[in-house]
Amino acid sequence: MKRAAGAEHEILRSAGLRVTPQRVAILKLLRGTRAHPSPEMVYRELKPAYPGLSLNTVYQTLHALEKAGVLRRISMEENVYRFDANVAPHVHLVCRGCGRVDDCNGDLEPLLEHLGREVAARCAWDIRAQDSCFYGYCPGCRSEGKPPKPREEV
Amino acid sequence: MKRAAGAEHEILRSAGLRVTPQRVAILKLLRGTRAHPSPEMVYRELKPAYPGLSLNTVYQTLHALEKAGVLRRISMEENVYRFDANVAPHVHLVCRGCGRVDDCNGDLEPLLEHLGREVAARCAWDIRAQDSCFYGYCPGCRSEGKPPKPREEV
DNA sequence: ACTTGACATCGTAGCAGTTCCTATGTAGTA
DNA sequence: TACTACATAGGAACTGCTACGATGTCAAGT
Ligand SMILES: [Mn+2]
Ligand SMILES: [Mn+2]
Ligand SMILES: [Zn+2]
Ligand SMILES: [Zn+2]
Repeated sequence: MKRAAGAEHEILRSAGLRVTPQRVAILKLLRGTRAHPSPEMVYRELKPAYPGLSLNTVYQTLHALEKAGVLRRISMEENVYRFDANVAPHVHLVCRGCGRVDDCNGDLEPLLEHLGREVAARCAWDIRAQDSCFYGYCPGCRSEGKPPKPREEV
Repeated sequence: MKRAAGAEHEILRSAGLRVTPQRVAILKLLRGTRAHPSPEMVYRELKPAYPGLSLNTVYQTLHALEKAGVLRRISMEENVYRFDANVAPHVHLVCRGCGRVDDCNGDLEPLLEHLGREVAARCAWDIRAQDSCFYGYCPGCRSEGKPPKPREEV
């Protein structure tokens, strides 16, 4: 293999997108985090190093990268977009206390794919994407004395 | 069993909520539809029969019923709330063409519960709810010549 | 290296969905 | 029937996202 630096450059090029400092920075940030940042979070994170950066550019770049399949957009109860550079099948955990979004570790891909096949077999839809989110309280928020209510919906 | 009429009345009472015409109407609508309506849809649907109805009341009622566990709120790519009186485990299908939200028929509950157990076993979170959405094109939109792209994310 | 055109960025204005505020109204209890 | 805590209506305010137009810049081709 060759250099690791410049990976973002190549990803952008092979997606048919021009390489700009903003896009490289945004993509690098996404590929280097597990926080599933929202557009605002991306903006706040990069603004110090790129004072000229526009929030609008963040939105446009995230859109372009999503359309190219480099990123995926996930939706949750807060009605705020969050982005993920990991486009492989995995489950998301969303904390109702602090809002953090984690990946669920452990190989659940077989289960997710099985579920996908079952759904595709049961409906006449043209399925393009699938999203499994679990809501609750992360270890940090749980220890802060959140009410231990019973299980609700599924 | 007793009467079917007045079911909404009893549901509201046992949820500790006052019974008002607005609440009965909203709950009855939700319990009688499979469209997973948004607050706006509920409002537009009921406004003719209840000219004095306020959109704000729709929001507040939906919130109260969600908090009581009578309704569940589902989130999807459009960043618009949609509500469901069916709080039992089931998969949702979301059309990227027309925006409709369907339930996936066929008993997938065992699979969903299995997935839930696996997730709970793999993380230290206090899980309270779970949501599985599939995105694509419904039969109607599919026949209108949508582009047949390959499968993407999971 | 220079030119050049298509594409990207920026700032701002606009929009839609949701929440906040408060005066008025009403359900449920005694 | 009277009272009070809770619910409603209307509108203002807020938020995240998108549209628009002027300016800037990447990269292909000379
Ligand atoms: Mn993820
Ligand atoms: Mn449903
Ligand atoms: Zn938390
Ligand atoms: Zn459709």
